[in-house]
Amino acid sequence: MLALVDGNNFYCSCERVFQPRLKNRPVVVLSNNDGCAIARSDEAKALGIKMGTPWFKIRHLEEEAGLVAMSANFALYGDMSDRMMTLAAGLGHMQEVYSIDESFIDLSGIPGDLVRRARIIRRRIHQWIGIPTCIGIGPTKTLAKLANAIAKSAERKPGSYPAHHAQICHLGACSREELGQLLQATEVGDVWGVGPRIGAQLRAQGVHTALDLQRMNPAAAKAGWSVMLEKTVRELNGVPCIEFEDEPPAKQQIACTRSFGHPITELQDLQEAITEFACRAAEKLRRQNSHTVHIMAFIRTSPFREKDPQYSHSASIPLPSPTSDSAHITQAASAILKHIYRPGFKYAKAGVMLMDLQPATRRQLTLDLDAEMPENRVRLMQAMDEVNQRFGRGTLHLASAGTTGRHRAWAMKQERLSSGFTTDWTGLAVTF
DNA sequence: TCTGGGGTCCTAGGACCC
DNA sequence: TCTGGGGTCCTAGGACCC
Repeated sequence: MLALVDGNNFYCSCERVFQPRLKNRPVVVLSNNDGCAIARSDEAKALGIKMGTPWFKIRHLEEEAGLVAMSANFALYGDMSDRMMTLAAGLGHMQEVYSIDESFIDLSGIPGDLVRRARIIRRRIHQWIGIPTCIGIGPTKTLAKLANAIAKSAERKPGSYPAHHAQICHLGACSREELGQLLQATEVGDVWGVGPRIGAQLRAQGVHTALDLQRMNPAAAKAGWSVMLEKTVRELNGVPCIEFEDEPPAKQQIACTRSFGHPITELQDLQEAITEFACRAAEKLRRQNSHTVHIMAFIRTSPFREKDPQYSHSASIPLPSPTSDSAHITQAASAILKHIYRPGFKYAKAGVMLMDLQPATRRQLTLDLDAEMPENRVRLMQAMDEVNQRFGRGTLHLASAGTTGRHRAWAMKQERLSSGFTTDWTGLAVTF
């Protein structure tokens, strides 16, 4: 048996922990650049605000409905997530952290009443961290996901499902009949793994509910769609097909991409942005102890500014040898930028991607008489990471990322950022 | 004026090999 | 008249997830 512990409206809930004035009010958290809504409180959902709605389209609700918008504070959410995950892990003996606000817990062999156990953990997370959660339990990941969705719906929309499933729903404890009824009350598009595209195709074939999908022939699911959907059908029938991943596998690619706070036109500004993205990506790369051998960079104008001339281009180059050195990676990204840059456009976004990652322990020997001592470079990067870890991001950086004093034309817009309540001494909450 | 960022997996088709 | 069969690897694009 598996559980899925999931924070409700996670980013909004994190903001509410330290700003009680936000309770019982419609709240949204905005993406980078205060672009669009990426998290909504129940009250905001009730106003009809959809995931991903641009802020300028709902801004009028500030006045009209008391809507509060916050800039995304990912440092805070990451820290709150760590705390929540630690407590959630107590539910069973293995945990898979699936996203910033969700983790699967392996409950196999856990004796006693699982619902009671889940209730204790849920209460503890709420009491110690302040984050409300829902817990879904089922024999497969897909069913645990579904149970979680039912637990949330039953809480938020009374009448959608039987009230006793609110907050905690254990599908493994349901009778066959009851499971059938719950599946029938669930739209096929709400099943994990069924997106808008496949959902529409399924409905066109008369498959409207999770129950219809459960009863589908797995072979037909594979023939008509893919092995993915076949697995989903089997999982709905209680046959585990998606593995539990105790520890996260190393990433196969690492990206750092950003939209700019304002459109920029100059090569030097792009150069600074690309340098910063390359360095951040390199940092992530070193954190997972990998090397990259292939670098891609892109720049683009905004597709939403339809009247502006549009330009979007990317290129990639292989590196002479695997590396995680910020300077080498930046050099390559910078060379790509010079190659693809065209003057006369208003650039809105750029990014760097590191591909073909491999373990840093695999070493390719080359005969390069001009090469610097590689151990020295490794030590330099370690020192840089340690300094930045201790004194804050950007304390040590490459000069091409821009020097202090020079205006960062491409800086992100964050007009409604909350403090680093748990991540920064100067951001501690002092009064409530 | 104003529209996010970061991932994974699968599939089909082409190139290439013997 | 009649021109094989089987396999791998790579890539681009599509779909999904949060």
